[in-house]
Amino acid sequence: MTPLPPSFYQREDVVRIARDLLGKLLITNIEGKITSGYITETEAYRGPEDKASHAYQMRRTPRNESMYAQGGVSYVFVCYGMHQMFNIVTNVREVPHAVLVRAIEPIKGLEVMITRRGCADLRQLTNGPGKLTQALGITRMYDGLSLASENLSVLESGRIIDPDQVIAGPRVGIDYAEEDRFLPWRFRLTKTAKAEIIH
DNA sequence: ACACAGATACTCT
DNA sequence: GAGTATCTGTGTC
Repeated sequence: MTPLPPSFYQREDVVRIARDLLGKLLITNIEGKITSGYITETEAYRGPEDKASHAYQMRRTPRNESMYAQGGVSYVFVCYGMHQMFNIVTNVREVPHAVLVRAIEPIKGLEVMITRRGCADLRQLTNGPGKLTQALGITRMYDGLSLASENLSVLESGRIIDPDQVIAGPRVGIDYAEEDRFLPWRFRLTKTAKAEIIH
């Protein structure tokens, strides 16, 4: 399995990319421990014109600087002082689009992930954005890294996702985004699709 | 964001 | 009816 090419990330349509990321394999090799899972839920954030985005109106701070990098690098930020959020930067340099990865189906390194999470319930292991980063060992330290690097990468899984296996809906936790909070930019695999993908 | 609780709704047996 | 899933509301760092 090979890392997704730059051309995948650098397309213009971040919403399309968010949908296309479903079924790809997110894998980390951190502290010598390999963990991975299939991406099952994402949200698109369309930078300058999206009120839910950290980069709304080209807002630029040390925290969100990575959003302005070229597509194919990570953007990791800390939420509520405790949760790490993992995003995939898209589009070209200086266009701050990104996709938040909200959930994965855990595959490799289950024991490691269970230890990191302090939770043995497989259902709850990586079913939220703060949970998957904890399970995979992703922290702010890994902000701004290429997604084809040793520690952190997104691989082509070969899984084909049919349109009828994808549920689109409004994004979560962005009530402050006024009219933009209704945009159907959240994508997740159906229960049956998740069950199939791990086989 | 997460954890938990309560309400509602859908599915499977 | 039991199990699962979604949503809402409260509380917490």
